[in-house]
Amino acid sequence: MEPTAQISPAALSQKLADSGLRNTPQREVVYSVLVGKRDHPTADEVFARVKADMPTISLATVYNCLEALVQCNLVRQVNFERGPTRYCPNLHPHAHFHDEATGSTYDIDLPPGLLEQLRNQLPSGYRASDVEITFRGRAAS
Amino acid sequence: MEPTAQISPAALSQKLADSGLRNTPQREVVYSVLVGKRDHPTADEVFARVKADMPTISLATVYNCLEALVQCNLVRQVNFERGPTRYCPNLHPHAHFHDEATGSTYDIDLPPGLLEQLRNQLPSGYRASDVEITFRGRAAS
DNA sequence: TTTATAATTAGAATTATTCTAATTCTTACT
DNA sequence: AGTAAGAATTAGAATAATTCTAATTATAAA
Repeated sequence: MEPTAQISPAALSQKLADSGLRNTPQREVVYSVLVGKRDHPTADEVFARVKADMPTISLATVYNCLEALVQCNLVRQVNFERGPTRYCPNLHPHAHFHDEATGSTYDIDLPPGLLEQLRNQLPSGYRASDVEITFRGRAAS
Repeated sequence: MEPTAQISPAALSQKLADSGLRNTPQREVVYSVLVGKRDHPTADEVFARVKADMPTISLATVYNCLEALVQCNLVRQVNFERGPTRYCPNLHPHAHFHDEATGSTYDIDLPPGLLEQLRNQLPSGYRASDVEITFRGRAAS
């Protein structure tokens, strides 16, 4: 899988500003951790990774940073059943495959027409800002 | 929307038995509550409704009954973001539309080919036992 | 500079859910 | 029918992820 391009700190600041939010060192580190290893980590896992660079950061701040990044559309939240929320910096249209055997999550690229086709199933007057597609099953080893 | 046909107590028992589970009065009531008002209630909401018929039931039992019904494929779990799990007795292939304004959930019928088409996006070797499609947005009033 | 607002921090609180241990029901033998 | 074994139920305790609170620190604007 080709990596998601990491945007520059300036672009990050701009994106945050567009949503009325400030950039901070914590937000930069959280973002770079997400882009650095795109395995859909939980907030706790992000916390653990960020502490390597920034040992004084708090879990509450990690939650706050993740929320800020979600707000400004640089990161997507992913949920599987009752599990903890996971965070995904891949902004291309894609689905998620959740491997029940290993717990791993894989991005599944979608052809551009497909989301549109799905939206067309909605009754008139229903406007979807977001479509989430989740597969659950097993991946070949 | 046409109601989901409620299966008979005997059929319910059979379905449960197929999964190695017993039928009980509690499971029958929980199932009939779900089918009676198919608005995707949470476990707490099911608990409240069931208590009208069976005041002595406990919340733990409601959770147990819901799990049993999910196990034997009579009920599907639905999750939105971080909210509590909701339960849906509609077994036709369908997606969910979550109205951000009201919090309501609507079933969206899907043409049969669409799920197949989605599965075809998976790399070879990925076998999906389940596909979940969730729209988020606003419905016309 | 001062002032106002935003972000961070540590820890408490909340919420949905699961677990535990005791009891009650069923089922299936004898 | 009587009993043993395994399910299911119950109440309440425990857990896990997340959110909230209040105090402090940082940043930006006037």
